[in-house]
Amino acid sequence: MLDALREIKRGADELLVESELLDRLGSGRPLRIKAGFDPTAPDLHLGHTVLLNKLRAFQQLGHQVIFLIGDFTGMIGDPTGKNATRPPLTREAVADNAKTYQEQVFKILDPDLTEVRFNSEWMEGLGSVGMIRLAASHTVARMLERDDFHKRYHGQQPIAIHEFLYPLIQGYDSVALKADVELGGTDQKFNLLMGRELQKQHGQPAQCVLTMPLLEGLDGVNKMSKSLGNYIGINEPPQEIFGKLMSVSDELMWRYIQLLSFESLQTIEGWKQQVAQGANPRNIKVGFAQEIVARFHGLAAASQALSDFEARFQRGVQPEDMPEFQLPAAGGGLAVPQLLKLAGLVVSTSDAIRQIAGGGVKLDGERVADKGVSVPLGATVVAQVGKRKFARVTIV
RNA sequence: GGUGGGGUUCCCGAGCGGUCAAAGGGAUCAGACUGUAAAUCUGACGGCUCUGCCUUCGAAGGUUCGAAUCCUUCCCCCACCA
Repeated sequence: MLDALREIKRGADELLVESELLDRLGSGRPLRIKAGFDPTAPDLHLGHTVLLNKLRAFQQLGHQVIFLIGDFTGMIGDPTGKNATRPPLTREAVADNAKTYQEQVFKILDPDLTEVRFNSEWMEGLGSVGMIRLAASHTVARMLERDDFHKRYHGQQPIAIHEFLYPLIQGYDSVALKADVELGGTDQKFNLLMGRELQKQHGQPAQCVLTMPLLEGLDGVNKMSKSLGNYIGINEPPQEIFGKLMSVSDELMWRYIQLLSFESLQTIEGWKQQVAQGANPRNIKVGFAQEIVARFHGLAAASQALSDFEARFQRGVQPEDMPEFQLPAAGGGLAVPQLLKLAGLVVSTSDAIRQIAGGGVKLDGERVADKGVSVPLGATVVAQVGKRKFARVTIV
């Protein structure tokens, strides 16, 4: 049981209340583990998987995971962490997103041990009387304790009344599902605790709350998010996932391993010791990157990604797969800056000219020294910008 | 509603009639060094048919040979007061 607790607490930010969880684990029955998902981000990245991994850990310990899709709340828009009111999603968009979501999460979760639920199931039946009763269960003052509401309120920014309903509904979901434990990001703490309150009011034992840290993105500073462009998407090609993981800094690597690897805590501790004794952290990183690629693309893809990577960056071999273009000649040939722009390797011809001047452009492996170079009609060349951007271009 | 201060290139932030595509920092990109790590160093960092041309300094007008800089109107933010 203590082993189970240790596994549950691995990488977690906070567990409330530990003694209560121990009691429940001691009961021997499978616990109901709830995690809610806003159907707004159909493309999952590794940051999202931190929570999913934890759910998986619960499954492996024999517990029942409830994957709750907030289709009803999605129509409100979660105010968490926002300093502005979010536009609500349409019913259709919510349904579409929810579907894409499910397709992706079962790369991590065991479908047989996962109960997928939608909170519209009980929320639509609640009715306006029920909703008002729910709203009556909490005070404005307590709502305003929540950090982001507090800031917005004192920062003279609007808070629409319906935004107060979000935490209440999320809490009520726990009542409806009789959750034993609810998981969420650290930013969800307030909402998770709301579940405890409401369960008590409904005569249920209060759920335990487990918060998971937000995974930093590739920059190591901001949390991983698509809009910041510092993410690794689980649907990205194996080579991309591998390459991006290899570019993670050594310090950040340990954080990624802690939150993303399925290796045992002992194994990870062993790695740290190896590095402390002088082993090259790169080798650990390779192993970890393979684990992650294998998780989403299979073992074969993982070893392929590694050999591609080594060929490309250690031996300088051009990749097999690259985008191909047929570009029209202009007066007997095509000037390199145009070519790079049309092939999408640079954002503008000005950028292309700068890259050439900076020595970052190669054609068939040969550095281009002069922006006036052009590729003749009929020729096929491999154009390269920097270390990772390639395209095969034929001039027609 | 009142008073004061602002809106500058991805972000922060200088500039306050010409020498401004606009200092400095951050982010980013490329080069060197490496383990496609970090750190460090170098360069670039609005667009184009690129020794030149075009578009940018909240928006629209105006003054001027010339405006990010001055004037008018409008929009939006922030602080304090109510």
